[in-house]
Amino acid sequence: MNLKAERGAATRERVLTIATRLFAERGYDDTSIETVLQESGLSRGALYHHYAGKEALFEAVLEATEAGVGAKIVQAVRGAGSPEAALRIGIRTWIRLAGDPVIKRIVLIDAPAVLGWERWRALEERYSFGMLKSALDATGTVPAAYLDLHAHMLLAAINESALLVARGGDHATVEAAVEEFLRRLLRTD
Amino acid sequence: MNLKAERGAATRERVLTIATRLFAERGYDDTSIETVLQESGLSRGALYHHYAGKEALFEAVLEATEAGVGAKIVQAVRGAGSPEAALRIGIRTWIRLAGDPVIKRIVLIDAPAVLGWERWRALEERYSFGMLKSALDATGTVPAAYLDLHAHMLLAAINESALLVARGGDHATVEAAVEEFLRRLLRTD
DNA sequence: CCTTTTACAAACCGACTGTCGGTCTACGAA
DNA sequence: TTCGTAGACCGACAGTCGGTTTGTAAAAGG
Repeated sequence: MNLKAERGAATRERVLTIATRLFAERGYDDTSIETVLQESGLSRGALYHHYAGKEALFEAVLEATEAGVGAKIVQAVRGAGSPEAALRIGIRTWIRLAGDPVIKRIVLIDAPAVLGWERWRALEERYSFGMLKSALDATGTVPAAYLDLHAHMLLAAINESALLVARGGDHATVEAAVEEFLRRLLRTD
Repeated sequence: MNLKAERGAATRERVLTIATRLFAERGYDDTSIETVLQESGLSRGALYHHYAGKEALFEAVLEATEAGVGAKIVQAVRGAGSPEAALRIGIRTWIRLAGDPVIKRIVLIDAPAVLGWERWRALEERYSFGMLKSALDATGTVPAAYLDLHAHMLLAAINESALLVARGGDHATVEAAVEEFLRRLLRTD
């Protein structure tokens, strides 16, 4: 059981790559399974053998994308001097990554609508939100009672600014504004 | 040109009401035009006479919903003592309104995916965002260079907390957390 | 009174998603 | 080596849905 399993895995990955591109370029609704089949040269039956349906395919794409982003952020943060520094570096990295139309469209725009907010949130918990929350906690500037909520709000604010960059906003200005936003939030007096 | 115009307007409003309910209950994708036709007792031709398509129908629903929300917030804010007070009252009102599943699903979840982020943002500019930005400006606590960006981030943060309330989060806790979030943001020293 | 415009109806079209019976081939046991 | 099984893959088909087109009745307007 090796050649078969490998072939299957290769097929899944091929479909995943193509679907990722299409979902990012046209959005979920305007991407037809038909097109995925054509571009991958696969048959209907084969695709539905590997993925339960269009929604499941999207979820797989989303999962892979989030995992990639998570890995890059972890790498960027590695070796940060302080919790605050880690937070800043992580946020800046995330904003830059979200400038990628693939991430913008799939993760930030379509995901909540396609999966429903509940499932989307559960998935976020395992990736960006989870990381942000622990990083925020480590700074020790947010009361425990508000940690979860403030982490949510901060992530939403960051994602919004990432979308603004992706839309063509000036990189430097946005990052400076986010820095200031963060500075005000973390300040204890 | 009176009897006919009235009939048309009445039909449009009837469809709008039914469509609003369906979009809120099932989401955009899982709401079929077919269902709207059945529940309204209208024919295909009639619906497409009044609305250019499914997306246009959704946009009309969204527009009406946002207008309603805007009016309620304006009313709530009326007579606030200071810019800060107006900001706080407006935000609290918005959070409570967004607890309504209709608003949650239509305005916050589906709208960006259906209309595309650009058009969604343009529409928001005319409603919640526009109001928030001018209210924030009036407090005089945010440098002009960052006003637009901080207004965006703040709105995103507020919307997120509204979603958390809608999901079943504790009302009072969320509102307290938002108050604290806002307090930190507006603090100048 | 006659033309135009408007509201509405119904048949129809093309595209799409998901299903189902079936084929082929690698793999492991006899 | 043989043979049964399971997983990869195929393609036809059914059902649904969004949107179009053609047609009708009646109100509006000159």
